[in-house]
Amino acid sequence: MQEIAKEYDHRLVETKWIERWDDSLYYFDWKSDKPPYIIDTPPPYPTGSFHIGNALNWCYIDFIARFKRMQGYNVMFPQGWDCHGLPTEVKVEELHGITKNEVDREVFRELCRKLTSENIKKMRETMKRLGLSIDWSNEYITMDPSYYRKTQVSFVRMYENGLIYRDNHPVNWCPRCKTAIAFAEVEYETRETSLNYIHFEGVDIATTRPELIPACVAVAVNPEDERFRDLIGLEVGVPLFNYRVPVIADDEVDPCFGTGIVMICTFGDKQDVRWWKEHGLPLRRAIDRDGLMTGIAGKYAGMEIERVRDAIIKDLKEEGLIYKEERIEQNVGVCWRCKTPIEILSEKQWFVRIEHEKVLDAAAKIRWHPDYMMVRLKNWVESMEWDWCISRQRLFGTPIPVWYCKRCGEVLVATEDELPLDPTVDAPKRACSCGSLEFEGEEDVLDTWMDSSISALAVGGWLEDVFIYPTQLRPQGHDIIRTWAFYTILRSIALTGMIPWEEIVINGMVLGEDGHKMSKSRNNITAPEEVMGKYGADAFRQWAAIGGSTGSDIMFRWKDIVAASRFLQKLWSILRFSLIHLDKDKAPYERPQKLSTVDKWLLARLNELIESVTADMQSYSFDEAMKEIRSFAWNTLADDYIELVKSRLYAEDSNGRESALYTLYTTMDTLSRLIAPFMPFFAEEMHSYLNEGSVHAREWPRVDRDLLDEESIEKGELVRRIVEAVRRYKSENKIPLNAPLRRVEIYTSVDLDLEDIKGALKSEVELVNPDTTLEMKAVGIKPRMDVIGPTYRKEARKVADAIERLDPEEVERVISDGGKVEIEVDGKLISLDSSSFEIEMGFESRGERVDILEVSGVKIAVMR
RNA sequence: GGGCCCGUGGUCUAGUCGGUUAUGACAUCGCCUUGACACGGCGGGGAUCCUGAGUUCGAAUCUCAGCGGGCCCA
Repeated sequence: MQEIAKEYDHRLVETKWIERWDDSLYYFDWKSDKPPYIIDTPPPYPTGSFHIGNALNWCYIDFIARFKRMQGYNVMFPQGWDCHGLPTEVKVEELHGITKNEVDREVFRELCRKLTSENIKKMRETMKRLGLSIDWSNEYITMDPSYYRKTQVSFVRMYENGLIYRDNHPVNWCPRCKTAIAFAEVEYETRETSLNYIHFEGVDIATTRPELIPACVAVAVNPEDERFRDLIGLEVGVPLFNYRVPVIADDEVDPCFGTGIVMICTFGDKQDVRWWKEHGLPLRRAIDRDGLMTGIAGKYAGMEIERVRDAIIKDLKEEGLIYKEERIEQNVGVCWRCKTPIEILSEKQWFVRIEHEKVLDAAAKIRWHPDYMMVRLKNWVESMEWDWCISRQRLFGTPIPVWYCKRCGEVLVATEDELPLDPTVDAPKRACSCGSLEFEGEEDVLDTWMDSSISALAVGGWLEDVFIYPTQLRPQGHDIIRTWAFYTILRSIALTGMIPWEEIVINGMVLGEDGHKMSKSRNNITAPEEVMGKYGADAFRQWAAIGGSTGSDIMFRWKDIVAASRFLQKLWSILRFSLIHLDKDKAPYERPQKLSTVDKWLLARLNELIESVTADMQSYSFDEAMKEIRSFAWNTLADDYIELVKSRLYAEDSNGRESALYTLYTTMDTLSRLIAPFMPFFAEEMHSYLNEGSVHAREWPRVDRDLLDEESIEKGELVRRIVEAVRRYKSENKIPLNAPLRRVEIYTSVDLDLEDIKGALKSEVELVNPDTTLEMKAVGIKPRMDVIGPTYRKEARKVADAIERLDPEEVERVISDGGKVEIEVDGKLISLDSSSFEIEMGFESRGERVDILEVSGVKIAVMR
């Protein structure tokens, strides 16, 4: 007998195991014979705090990792850090009160690296506190040379295969950040703006961007538009700038918008780019990299966009060229980081070629959970019109390993053996084909997705001695399907011709208690640390599992956390009870020759649980798995089984006791393993009282088909339901639950073992042949007020009282003989038929009054 | 404007390739301090399965339309 505290102290238990656990238990074995199970963990951006959305994602990963490990896989749950990016640059500028151009490039980068390292350290703490079984021997940090060498190699190889090129091409440009950005970095906001109706020479157009008039290269009309059919092919004059542009026809022009004639400039929006390409229009570059007007804008040259807008509108008005203005709502593309409206500029940049079909083919070979998530990727890929711009005009990023010859301008791309390198520091070890040895290093760096989109390759051991590929699983949120999932598939196909992962499991976003996605601006954030501090990691993890089905957005709710912590207390009480009877030193308990009915029933239920939880884990239905475990432990084990076998467990030295001990031990040991993926701390604590070693090194329970027999389930279920029915009977009749009944008779031919029923009911219980007929007898008579009331009005009360005074047996005899019952009220005789009352029938057994209950077609007679 | 998802007791949620009495949690009401648990036990009440039409012997589930919400994108 092992005494344990009455209350479960999550703080004590979780702290203890964090200290004791040996991380090497979770190391991937590169030389193992076991089947590999490699997880391509998302590398988070090191902001310094591991938020609840990450935590949900990582809980899912940990459930899978622990489950697969127990199932005998060689599991790798690595951890990466996606370091590069603008937020860190901005933060460093803020912290040190500098701008990046004020200090030396290398000094600035060092500050970024330092901040990143500090942030990683903080986030690791939260991850450890959560009880994640991360393989820290396979951690990667994208800013480390060992990692960005791989990024650079991937660049070189894709360049050599013609999949990366440098060209003039329209790019999304943030004038504030002064860098090109990818579509994935463009956000859209609805803003109000004015639509200006302007007289061009010959036509009237409407535009929201009058500042782009100097970039106008054509005007367009819809070919179906009768009003302008004759204009097509002619030239019209551009106001203020005095040059002429053609009128072209295109189906995409909406005749209902503005005047039905639109101005095409290079570039106002994406549609301009399409028209520009399609119609082979010239390029007029009116805005430069700094967001200032170029020489082409004449007297407006050097002015900022907003100011030139006002100036042009003013000048047009003075000349009477604006004849109407309308306020309209417009969706404006803005920089995801600083919310500045983006411009589309034609820039010489580096691009990755997008091969739509190859990406889609690969995506179709991956198993998606839930499956409809693939549709999101498909729609995204199909809507992509431009290649992926991968150069960024930033400092903290993986250097693009390229030089330009100062004499002839030729591009010299580094060779793999030169990597890693920074072309602004390192010079090439060879001459240009023109013979020159003087080069200028590329100053731009790579988009950070170039780093993180080779995560699958990196964790699989690409460019190392052992390369295991594809990986088995990518777990990630649905918000980054169009970025991380897409880029990873693209790169994996480009670099290896293989898919990056066999399966992808998608998690939803975490919503705050107000039902909206958690965000700083909504002020509805809850930090995982706060939850774990109050209720522990095991409670937090249960919320993650049970909050909703995988893939759907789930709401954070404190009451779910409280419910989870109550479950821990319940399990603890069950353990506490078990330990009164079980002894670790006597384990393993032998299975006795004969198991009692209720024991066989519990073991069958346990095996059903193993079967369904295993299936749930395999289909990522963590919510279902947790619910089944909770329901089993709380209802089946605690409320039903333990109550049924208590008397046997306390009885001394009987076969029945041995059978119960074996059953209880087996169940508790199995349960500790089933909860291990979800509640690693509690599971370990529980296991430590039952068995040697770590529960996380145990095997996942297997279904024992011999114990899954229908007969045991039916018999046990009958016992359970009989006890339940008698309890309900007591409750309904206000009899205290522990008060004994004089006798309980069960009318069945099923050979039931009565010991547990007797123990649970604390009453004499007998089996009776079901053919025995019970004597029926009228025991009560109840007036029907709905009939008596309308008939006798004021006298109804008296009539009712008189009916109740009648002898039920007498009434029953009269009525069944077809007669009427006579009563006397205030001296008057009243004769009643059977519609005025109900006769209650009761039963008698051996001359004693009994109540009859029925479960599953079996009658139970109860004698009070 | 497009795509995807969702709409189930007071609240949140499971179930959705058609089939008895619709799952669970929290809340609520009544009874009970029964040899581990009052953070507990036993029992109860509570649902137009968003609306309408269609398919069908049968619809929460399939189809169409509408209304409402969310996410991603243009």
